[in-house]
Order: sequence, then structure tokens, then C-alpha cells
Amino acid sequence: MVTLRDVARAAGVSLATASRALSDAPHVSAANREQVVRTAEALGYRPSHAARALTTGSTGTIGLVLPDLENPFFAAVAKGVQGRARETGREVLVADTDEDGDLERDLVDRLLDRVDGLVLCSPRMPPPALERVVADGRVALVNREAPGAPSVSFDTADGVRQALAHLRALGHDAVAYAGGPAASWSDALRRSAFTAGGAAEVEATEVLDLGAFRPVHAGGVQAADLALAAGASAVLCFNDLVALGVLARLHARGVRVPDDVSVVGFDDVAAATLVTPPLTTVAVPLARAGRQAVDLLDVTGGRAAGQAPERRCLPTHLVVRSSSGPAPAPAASSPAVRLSPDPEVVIP
Amino acid sequence: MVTLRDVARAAGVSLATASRALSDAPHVSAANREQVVRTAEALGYRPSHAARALTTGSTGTIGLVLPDLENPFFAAVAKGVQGRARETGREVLVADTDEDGDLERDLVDRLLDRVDGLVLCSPRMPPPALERVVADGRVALVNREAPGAPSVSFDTADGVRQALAHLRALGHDAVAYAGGPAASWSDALRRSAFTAGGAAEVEATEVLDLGAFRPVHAGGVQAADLALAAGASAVLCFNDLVALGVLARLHARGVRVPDDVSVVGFDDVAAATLVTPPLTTVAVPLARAGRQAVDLLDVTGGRAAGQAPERRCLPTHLVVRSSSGPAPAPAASSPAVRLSPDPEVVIP
DNA sequence: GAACCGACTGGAACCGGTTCCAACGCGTTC
DNA sequence: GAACGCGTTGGAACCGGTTCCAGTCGGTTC
Repeated sequence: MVTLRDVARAAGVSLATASRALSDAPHVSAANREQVVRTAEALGYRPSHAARALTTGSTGTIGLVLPDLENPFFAAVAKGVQGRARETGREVLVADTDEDGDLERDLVDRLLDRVDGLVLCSPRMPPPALERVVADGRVALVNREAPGAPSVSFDTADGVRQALAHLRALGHDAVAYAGGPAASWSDALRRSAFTAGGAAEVEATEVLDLGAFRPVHAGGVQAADLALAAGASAVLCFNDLVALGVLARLHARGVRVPDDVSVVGFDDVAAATLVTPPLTTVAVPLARAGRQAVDLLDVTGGRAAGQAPERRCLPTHLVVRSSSGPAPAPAASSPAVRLSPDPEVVIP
Repeated sequence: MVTLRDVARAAGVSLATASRALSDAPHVSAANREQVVRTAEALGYRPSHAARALTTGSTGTIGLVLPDLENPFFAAVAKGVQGRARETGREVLVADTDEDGDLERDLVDRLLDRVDGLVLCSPRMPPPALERVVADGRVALVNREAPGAPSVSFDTADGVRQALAHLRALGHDAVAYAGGPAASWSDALRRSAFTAGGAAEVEATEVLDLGAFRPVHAGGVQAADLALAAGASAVLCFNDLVALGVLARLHARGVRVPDDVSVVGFDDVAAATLVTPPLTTVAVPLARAGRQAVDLLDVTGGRAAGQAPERRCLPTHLVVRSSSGPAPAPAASSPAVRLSPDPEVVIP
């Protein structure tokens, strides 16, 4: 391995000059600079990151901790973090917590000694643990907020409002909410927007809380039956995976979407456009959030002690596709009544 | 920041002894060891990774370079790499190339200075560039092979064989292949297995090569029409995304699946179970491949110079769901004939 | 022509660990 | 009682860079 010392010797200058030449520092003659650069090139010199990190104290690396790399929601955030980090010349150390809050804490601790800053996405750890973690001062949150930490979150309440207004405009006056896990920070926001915020703009709409479901396909299957039993003409779902489950179950039971029941999801993951009918859903700028979180880390470094960290809130917007449509005519008292279950269709 | 020197001073021992005590090295008395460990704990000592990397030459980090974090195929591999790395006490530096072969080369080079070994998944770079890259000796490949490099790939040919045998058993005697990009290494394998390998076991089956498509939903939409025009009663697809596109287009044109046409995908991504009907597909052990690639990196370190690197090939298996069924009765000459296109349905 | 100023240069200290090597203490053995 | 050997210990070199500081040199200014 060729070191800076080798380059300096070969170029006929001192170690100090060689270092300055290669790091574009002042106080080097143009001739020497070029000479050093050329020799470094010729010798195939590659600076040692470890040595540089040791003296400068900066690693050129940012950490990313998220619950599940295979979940398209988090994958999109990761892509954003990754892209922005590369643009700014840094690498990303990524850790997947498997949705485990305890493991999450460990990983954050471990990563923090190896990185300049850390993006923590949708943390599962309880608030006290989270507050201790962000006290480090080098952590930016995505999709959650904590006192004293910079964060990027989404205007969920407005997304819910848009979805309800859309459904209201289509004549739906009984809308059900298929919620996510009780411990979910996002679900708390969506649910309260649904029950409270929705009422203001969409007064005439009756809102039905179906309860909490696992944020996966099977949860949606379960929610669909409850929605039908409750007589809802539209279902708003915690996320797209749940919405896809609702869609599948409605199809299996012979309920037409959107003719009999409308379904609206949340997040706008790729799969939302792949199903039949394509899913109406609230799009969330996930990659942008990842990118901005990286930028917040940089700001954080330069922030004065007393200054409050920045909290950003990104807008959401409804994407209307084909899973939502006009409410069925009120003549047929309740849509659930005229259903013809098809027991032969198997739900995977 | 508290350094090892601080710990040594506080514990009343030398720097050397403190280092040995904390790294479980021999030549330290039990009393001293415990004393050092205790003071380190009390002072909240955290070893500096940079310093350790500088002296030992090992970073405790492995790199992962892949074309697209948001693609569920690669996300699954990433999850496996990530999990195995954690089990063996290492971190993962991940880089997303956005499917760009040139960027890929740069990123591999950059990462190689910062990691102990690197997993390169489905590389897009041309063979000569790839051979130069693997010449480093610290690179393990996933889903591609190169002379001199350890690799983990999949028994694609057997997967194709299984799919064809399945379709043959269902009475299909005209099967079409909706292939992937011409530059794709996997597609080359699948295509040749389809045209050559298939024939051996499934002699009576006519195989129709539909050509190459972009490995996305839209590519499948395009392929579906060609398959119908060709009179195929079954379509085998390059990957699940293409298969989902085929499914959507067939639905839009009023073709029933599997009654009129059977569809088989490849990879078994999560979305395969979410659509209607659930997709029959060839499952590929992606996470396992990621895990094994990490293990191959370790083996590589200890391998003798002359010894050939290990190439592993993981088995694939067909998952039969509802998108494949018996071939339609031959009475209706060709399935394409009795189709009733439904121009109102919009393809997203 | 001497004092001065600025740009450039290189020796050396330093970052925080690991590890070689010499020294040391103590119990055994001849 | 002296030589020996083993386990333990600490001083110091080292990993590969960055940066402080003192010194050198050329050109200005009075």
C-alpha cells in the first residue's frame, strides 16, 4: 500500500507539503502542487480513511437506522438519504432493526461512534429512550418528532383532510378508518386527524373507527369485513398494504370497487399502481424526507447551543386513481346487504 | 471524549495493559483486567473506531453495492447481508447505483478503501470492468458470476424447468417467454433455459420468445398483447413486475386468468401475493444469498493464493398460486380469438 | 543597503489505539 | 545460592494522515 510518505518522497517534497497539495490547502506553490498530484496519480495513491478520520475527527459517513429495509416505505426514505449523502460526498452506514425497539437503541448507540451524524427513521423506541438518544445532538428524525431533535415529518392531518374531502365530494357520508398499530406515532396522527380534523371540513360525514390492525395485508383483510358490517361506503386505510388487503377481501366477497365501496390508502407505495383497480392514496414525499434529514444533520453541526433544532413538515397530496368513486345510490339501504360472498376465492 | 489513556491513568496501569485488558488479550492479571474493565465502564469509555482501524488495518465494515434499494428484489438481498453482518459484529456501508454501470464502478472503488470486503449485487458493469474490480480479491458477487470471484447465484435453469413442467402438466402446449433487458445476465440464463433446457423435459411444448422488455410493469403490459397475438396459453415472465403487468393487461382486455391464460412470474416478491389472482412464481432465496455472500467474504480472506474462489448456486422453487391453471380446451382454436377487449379500463 | 513582509517549506507533535520488546518479580530446579 | 523460566508489566514505536510552528527565501519599502 502506497502512503502519503511515499508520495512525498517520490515527489521530492516534505510530508506536510504533500498533504497540503492533495487537500487543496493554501501555502503550496503551483509547481509543487502539480508535481505532488501527478506523483500521487502515478503511484496510485489512495488516502487512508482511517488515518484521516483519526486526525480530523470526521468520518465522512452518516448512519441510517430504520425498522425494515424490505418495507417499501422505508426503502424510499433510504433511497433519499443515500442519494443526498452521495451528492455531498459521504457514505451511508445502514442498520435494519427488524422493527425491534431494543435492538434499535443498541444499533443507534453502536453507529453513533462511527458516524458524523445519524438519520433515525420511524423509531420504535419509547419516548424516554428516544429523548436520551437525540440528546447526543447528532441525530435527525424522520417520521417522528422529539423535543430537542431536528426532524422531518409529514402533514398527515392535511392528507387525511384531503382524502375525506375527496370522499365527501363523491357523496360518501359513512367513512370508516382502518387504523394501524396502537404504538404507532403516525397512526395516532392519522386517527386524530380523522376523528377531529375531518369533522370540521366534512361535517356531514359520519366517521367510523374500525380499530387497530397490523399494518400488513392480512390486517386489511380483517378490516374489510368490519367495514362492510359497519355499513361504510368508503374505507380510509392506515397504509397502502392495509388498503391492498381491503381490496383483496372485497374482491373475494364479490363487492365491487369503487362501485359498491371506495378504498383509499396512505403512502403511495409502488404496489398501489399495480393492483386492480389502481389505488387512490395519499402520497407522502418519502425520498425528499430522507434527503432533507441529511441536510438537517449538517445544519445541526453549526447550530448554536441555545437555538432550537429545525422541524420540517412536508406536504402530502391525494393521488386519485380508480379505487374511489361516487357513493352508491342510497336506494339500496346499505351496500353490505346486496353482497354475494364468493366462498371459492382464496385469500392468500 | 474519554480515551484509553484516561482509563489507564484512572486504573493505575499502563496504556499497554489497559489495551490488553479491554481486548481480552493474554498477559494481564485477573485483578488488573477487572480493575480496567470497571474503570472503563465507570468513565463511559468508548473505543475509537478510527484509531483501531488505523492500527489493525481492519474496519469491521463490509460494503454493499446494488442497483436500486427500492427494488424489492435487491431490498431482500440487502436485508440478508445486513442481518448476517450484524450477527458477525460488523456494519454495512450501502451504496445504490441507480442502475448505472459507470457510477457502480466509482462506488465500488470508493467503498473498497473503507471496508474489509464488499458484496456486489447484480452488477451492471460490463465484464472487463467487472473482472478488474474483482481482481481486488475482496469482492463477492450475488446474482452474477465472474472468473476469479466468489459468487452466489441462483439455479435459474431449474426454476425455468420447474415452471415449464408445471405448465406442461396443466396441458399448456404453447408457452411464451416475456424476457428482460438484453444486457441482463439473469435474462440470458433464463432465456437459454427456456429455449434449450425446457425442450428436454417438456418436449411437446412449443416455446415462443416474445422478445425483451423493460423489467417493469409497463413492460408486462406490452408483453401481454404480444402473447395473446401469438396465441400462447401461458406466459412465463422475466420477473414478477413484468408478470403483474401482464396480469393487469389481461384483466383490462377481459382475458380471464387462469381460465384463458396462465401467468408465471419469477422472484416471488411480496407483491406477488397481493394481486388478484395471486401470482404463481419461481421463488428465489434472496436473503439467503445475501447472507452467504457475507460468509464468502470471510472465506476469501483465508483462501490460499492458488485456490479457486467458491461459487455457490442456490436452489429455486416454484410457488404455485392462482395465476396458473389448466389450459383451455383446444376446441376454441386459440384463446385470443374469443376475447372481448374492454377499452374502458385504464392501465395506470 | 538594511529592515521588513509575505509566501512557501519542512520538522515535529499529535490523533487513539495496538503490539513489539526489554525489564522485572517470583517461584523452581539443579 | 545461582541460574533459569514463566507470567506480567510498561516504555516506545508505529499505523497514516493533519497541522502547528519555526525557519528560509525572495521581493519591497524607506
